[in-house]
Amino acid sequence: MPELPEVETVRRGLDPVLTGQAIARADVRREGLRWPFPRDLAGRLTGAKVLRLWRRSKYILADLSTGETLILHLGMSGRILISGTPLGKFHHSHPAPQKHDHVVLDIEGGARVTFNDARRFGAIDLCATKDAENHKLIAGLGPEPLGNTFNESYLAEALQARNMPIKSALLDQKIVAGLGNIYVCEVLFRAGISPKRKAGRIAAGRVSDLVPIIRQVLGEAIESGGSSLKDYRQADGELGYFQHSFRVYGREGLPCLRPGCGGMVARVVQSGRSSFYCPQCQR
DNA sequence: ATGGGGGCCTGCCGGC
DNA sequence: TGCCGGCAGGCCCCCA
Repeated sequence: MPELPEVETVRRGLDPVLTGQAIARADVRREGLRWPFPRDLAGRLTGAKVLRLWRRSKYILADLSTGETLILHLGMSGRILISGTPLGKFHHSHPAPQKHDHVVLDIEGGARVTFNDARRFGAIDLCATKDAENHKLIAGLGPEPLGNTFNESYLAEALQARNMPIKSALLDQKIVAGLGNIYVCEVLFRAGISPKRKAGRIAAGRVSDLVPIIRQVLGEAIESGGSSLKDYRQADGELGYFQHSFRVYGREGLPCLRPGCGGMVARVVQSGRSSFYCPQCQR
């Protein structure tokens, strides 16, 4: 489920629990998720202190005192549960293990971080910290949408002459890293651009508008604590509420929310993913 | 090189 | 109640 705002929210919640702390014990309960786990994952985590917790696109990375970096991806259904912290519901106690709890980290001082992933599209890997940016999963990513290198001229160049629909282009992590199905729908709605329009066929001014709109949608979603991640929220005591701010996503058959539009939200399937949009005001 | 589709997994929900 | 199809916030890989 997680796109950039959800991953960033998870990272922020995890930061005070992990940064500066050592992993006392790692319980690795299966061989892998989408790919096999790296050799001796538990052994390489045990005793390591987390020096820095950062995010690149939808990946969470933990630089360790061992010189290695833990790379984490939540896939579609990955969730992180924090327990045993004063903030949590279960102060200094842990809930019973759940189905699909795959990796459990016991942190020095009593906190516990549990990685749960029903569909197992998630990923965990380790690499040398100095090579993290060049890791196979990271190296090909496009610019961070909230960073400086993502700007109007970059996006114009990236979309120029592209024959694919703008929906697919914005989902392409090589073009911009971190958007997923929900936020692309929301961005295109705010921009008034049809998801079916060819990326290379968007007027320059509208391409330029996309940049601040992308920043705005992601920024608002992060401020709202993302759109879901129930388990994590429960433990942390807070709720993500951006789902209440969706203007088109999931609104098939309902009236368009653009003032005065009067259209009705439609759903089309593009390369296997649902696109929600208003055919009346998104062109 | 580009763009599209299949496939990986489990869970949930609605209809019959 | 059970079964079945469709759907789900991702992304690699293969094919034309």
